[in-house]
Amino acid sequence: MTSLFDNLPLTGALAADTATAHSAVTADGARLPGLVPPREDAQPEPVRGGRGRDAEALLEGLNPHQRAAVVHSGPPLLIIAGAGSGKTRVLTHRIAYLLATRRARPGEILAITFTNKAAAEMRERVEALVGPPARAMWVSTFHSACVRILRREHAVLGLRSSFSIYDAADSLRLMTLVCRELGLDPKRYPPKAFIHRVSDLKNELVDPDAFAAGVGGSNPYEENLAEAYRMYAQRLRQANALDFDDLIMTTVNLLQAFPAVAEHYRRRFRHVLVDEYQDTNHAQYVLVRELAGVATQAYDDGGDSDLDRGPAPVLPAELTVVGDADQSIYAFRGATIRNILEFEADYPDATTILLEQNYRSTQNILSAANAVIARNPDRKAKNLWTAAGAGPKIIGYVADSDHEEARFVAEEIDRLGDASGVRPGDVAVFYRTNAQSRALEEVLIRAGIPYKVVGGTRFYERREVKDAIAYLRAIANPDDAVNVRRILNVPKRGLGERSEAVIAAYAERERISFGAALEAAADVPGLATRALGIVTEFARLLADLRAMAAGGATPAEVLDSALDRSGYLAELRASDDPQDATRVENLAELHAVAAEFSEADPDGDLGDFLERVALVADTDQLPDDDASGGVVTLMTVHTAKGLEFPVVFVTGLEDGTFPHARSLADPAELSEERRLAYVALTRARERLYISRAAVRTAFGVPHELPASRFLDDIPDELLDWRRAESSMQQLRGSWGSGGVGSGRVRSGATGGTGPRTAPSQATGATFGSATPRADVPSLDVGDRVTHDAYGLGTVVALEGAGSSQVAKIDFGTDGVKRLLLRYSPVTKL
DNA sequence: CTCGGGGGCCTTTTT
DNA sequence: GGCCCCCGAG
Repeated sequence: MTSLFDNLPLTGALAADTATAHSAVTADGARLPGLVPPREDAQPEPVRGGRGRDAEALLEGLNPHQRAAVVHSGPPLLIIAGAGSGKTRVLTHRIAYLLATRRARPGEILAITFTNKAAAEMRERVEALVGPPARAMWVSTFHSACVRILRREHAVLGLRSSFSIYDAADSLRLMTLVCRELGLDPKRYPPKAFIHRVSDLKNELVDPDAFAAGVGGSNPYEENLAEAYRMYAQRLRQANALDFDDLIMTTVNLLQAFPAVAEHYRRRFRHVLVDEYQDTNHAQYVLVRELAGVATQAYDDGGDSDLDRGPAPVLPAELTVVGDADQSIYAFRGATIRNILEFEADYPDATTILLEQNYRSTQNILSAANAVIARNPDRKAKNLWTAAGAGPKIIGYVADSDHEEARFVAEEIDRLGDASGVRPGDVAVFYRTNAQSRALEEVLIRAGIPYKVVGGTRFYERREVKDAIAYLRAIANPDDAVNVRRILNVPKRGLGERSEAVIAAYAERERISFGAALEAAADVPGLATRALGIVTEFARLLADLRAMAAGGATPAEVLDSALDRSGYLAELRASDDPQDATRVENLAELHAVAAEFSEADPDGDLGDFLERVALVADTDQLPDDDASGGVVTLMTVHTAKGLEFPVVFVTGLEDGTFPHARSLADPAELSEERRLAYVALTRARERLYISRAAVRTAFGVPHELPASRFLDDIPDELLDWRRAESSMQQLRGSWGSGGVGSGRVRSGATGGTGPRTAPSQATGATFGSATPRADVPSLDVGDRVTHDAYGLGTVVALEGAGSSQVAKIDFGTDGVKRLLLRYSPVTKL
């Protein structure tokens, strides 16, 4: 699966716009997801042995445990697959084996993966093994599978098939509208917090009524939340829209409320396979049970339907789940590790197979990862081993600043290329938070190393792309209030908040959708004549575009027309803001994506296109292997899950960065950070680098951060410190022992305090919450000082006093800096 | 109604 | 350092 954009060069914006490196990189078309239309169920074709293989050949080269997992038959199967243990191979071979032995027809297989990218890969690999008939399989994410089911069964639920799917930003916007309407103070009741709670509730399958019933009368916060949840759900329904959590929850509701529907899918999917089971949430857990037909309770459909044909019992499907509790890193979005830990309790006759041999990494890398994860309490013991050799030691580096850290990474990539023939495409750089990519990008650009950022500000989250999509959504689904309102005055037509409010109020009163109210603008009281004219014209624009879409125009054509006739494109073109030029490019790329979609699937209509756009994340556009040497991949550790690279840099190993400051207080969250570190380390095949910065700039303010506690857990003998101390530490050390500047470089073998910073008052400090240093140094002009990043300097001027005092300090070659003393790592000499 | 400037807040991580 | 919201002026 290649995208049209795969080989586009970086645009000029990348070089020109370093100040907004995130957006600039996004302008690189190579990051666009290639949209490939869904493969609708094909007629089951007989499975041939594909390439002449017979079933037995599928077992070649597998170890006994893997083999057992592939051939297993009957009771539910739990595969505990350690990092790098070949679980993807096992899963694909298992599916191929089921097909080759005719235990399953392709149409009977439902395989759930974590990302669309993983789904596409799995499909390709199975097809490579057994041939193209495999296309009748359903291989997709939970969300895509649910959308397919919901689109088929929409009528049962009273949904129109054109329903919109709201992403996180859409949902937040809707919640914001709801909270405003309820008159809630956004300070005390932030919509963001509400939407998060609502998401949790939906993951727990708690509907607004049930939640309201459980809220006592004494807690205003919870009461307001209950009210907001109710109205939010109602608004979604009115808009004929589902948010991301609804996709799962509604599907579960569908299966539970309509036994005939459930039975249909149970008859169909005789084999259900779920990858990354440790990251499923409760709703997904229930969904799996429903689909696999292992229900334990009798369902009541209210006795109303003729759908209920008195189901004959359907035998449960064969259920296979694969996962690794040590790699559970999505608790923050509702994933519950219990699902995998309790699998044997949930399915008493389950078989469990452990895959503990690692085929990915060298022993040094594995030992380090094992040492880190071993410190997690309440963990089922598991020890990965490898037959590969020890490999090179892990290389550590302590930089003075985040910028210096980036410089080390860039230099090392360069050096590896010269010395060991490592190609950029072999290298990945990981970090805990997206914001950390900035320093890395700046340095890599300057060093001329080609790179790609995966994640971060996504293409589909860019304002102009969202605007364009909003037009398409508004066209496809007239009731989609959020999106109609988004574009009501975009581009500026002279319709303000007041007009919008009047129309919204009218819609509310007449119990019609916002879109319908636009059509009836003439009847809306209080709408100024001028506004009426504008609204009428806008309504006509939408109506024309809808007619166009209904008349069989392709999504690309509709998009074209919408951007043109709305004047959106003209406004961008007329602007002299260089950012707007990038926006035009992005829209051109969106157009190309739409065109490609139609090319691949001539029957795909606007709704199909929007469905793809809603569900395809940018992370699905991970770098493909390519022969040209590829590019360095930058991404968060979360995004790195499931991937592997010959060379891996894990950066920002500081307490407060990784583990993240927000997790330090909570043991459960700290455990998740540790699992995250485990995931990071185990991505490396041959070479692993770990680094930290003594001073990291967050929110424009430098902070001194101690070494990550995870560094302490890695045995010394696995590590080769290229630089074990910051300049500051070297300086401090030299005061004690004499001998200026002879810092402990490459001193990994010495025992003593090791690489970790001597604990300072900064330990556990949360950056970002304005935590000033307690000891603001009192300085005078002429004082000699030392700064963690800039080194020695002389105070040349002072402004203000006390906690707001700013000093101008001359650092010689580093120049004169203005520093807010309260936040600066400055020490008086 | 739009635009520009100032202030407050922010950052986990994402299907 | 950057984004978003609010406010006041045109």
